[in-house]
Amino acid sequence: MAKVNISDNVINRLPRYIRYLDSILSAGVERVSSAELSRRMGLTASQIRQDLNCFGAFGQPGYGYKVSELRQHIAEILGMNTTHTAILVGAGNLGQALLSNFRFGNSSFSLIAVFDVDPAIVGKTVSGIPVYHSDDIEKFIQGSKVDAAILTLPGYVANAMAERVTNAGVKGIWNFTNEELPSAAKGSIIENVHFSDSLQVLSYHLMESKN
Amino acid sequence: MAKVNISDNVINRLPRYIRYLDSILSAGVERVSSAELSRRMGLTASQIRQDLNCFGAFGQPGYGYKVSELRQHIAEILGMNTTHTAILVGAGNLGQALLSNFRFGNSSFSLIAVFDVDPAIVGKTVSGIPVYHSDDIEKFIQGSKVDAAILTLPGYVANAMAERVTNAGVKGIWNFTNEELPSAAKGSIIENVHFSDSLQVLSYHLMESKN
DNA sequence: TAGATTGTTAATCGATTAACAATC
DNA sequence: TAGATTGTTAATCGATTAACAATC
Repeated sequence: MAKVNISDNVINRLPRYIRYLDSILSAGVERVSSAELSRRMGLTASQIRQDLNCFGAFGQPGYGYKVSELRQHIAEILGMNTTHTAILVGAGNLGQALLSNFRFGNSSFSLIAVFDVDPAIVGKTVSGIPVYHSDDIEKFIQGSKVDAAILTLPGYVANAMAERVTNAGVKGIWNFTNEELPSAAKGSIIENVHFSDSLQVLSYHLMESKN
Repeated sequence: MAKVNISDNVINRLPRYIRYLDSILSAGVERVSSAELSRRMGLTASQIRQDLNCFGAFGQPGYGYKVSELRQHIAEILGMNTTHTAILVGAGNLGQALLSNFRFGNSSFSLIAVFDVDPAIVGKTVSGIPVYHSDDIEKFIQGSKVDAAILTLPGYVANAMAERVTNAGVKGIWNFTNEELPSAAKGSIIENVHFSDSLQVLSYHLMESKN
């Protein structure tokens, strides 16, 4: 189904479309034109139509797009109607915050296990998910299908862990450490959430605004 | 100092340069060529030279770049040697995780206050930072210079709060909510950390890898 | 039908890559 | 000096924007 060669720019915009469509959907709007969307989102109508037409023709000439239909199409493209299994590695502050804060139920990911090295937490559950010892992670991955690993562990062990989980068969990594993960790069999919990169970019723009 | 019209693509790569330079710096490497950096980072040497030359000529023909010098230049560009003051709004799980987890000491941001509405936490300190009631946020901003606000509060109050802090004089927002912040857009700088966008992109690539 | 808006091709713009003279 | 590698201009490539015939 997936067409080849769709640029990352396009993919990265899809979640924003979802966000806006959800917002006008909850406001009861049934249909929307690319011109109307472009006004709200600060893109050009042309770009929106180009983006969508990478995946198919979802609109009707002279009418526009059915909001709920379009939303459903994009959700499908993003795999939001598929279930991916995931494990979380590192149940420290950040890991626990993610577990209790992030609505995995609204995502396409099902969290099936947590791993940590702290004896005080191994064997318990966090937000209803069982916590196992990190030593057992390969065994677990080989026993259950695990699509993705969420890395919320200290940076200095991130690379080694990325290598371990990908060697054991995990396909994707959601990387919350401020590390590059080059050793895991062999064909695995890495999505980085680099807090400090983002903060440095904010810092740059603050500087710029002062000039 | 800031030259105009430097593309976001370039700015967004700068933190990565910092990361790699730090890594080879701590390995004791003193000099590096654009070719060597390009191999490590998976960019072209041309692109690296183009990126850097947006800001000045930091290298020596026939020699390359002094790692520590180049690192220092980029840090300067990113405002990492300036101090920005920041407040954090919303001391729930995510806010507290950020407070205890993220090394603000390594950043150019100095966190001077936390705001929340929970009486159980107002008046105390979290990670050494005093917590005030959100009602007093305008008063505080007007009394102290506040460059940026970190939003780690529930999504449904994010827009209203963004508007409040920018009206009170805050210039930048580090937005951890999964909300767009259109109402704060009038001239303020917004850096988004949209967890679910990132996860949806990971989901897309996982789908793609299965095709 | 007339008006609106799509899907899609063509034109433009900007970003990346290649090339090379300058120079350490 | 000869070799290496920069800074920078030119060429290429890709992404965005504009235009418009097709069509609901």
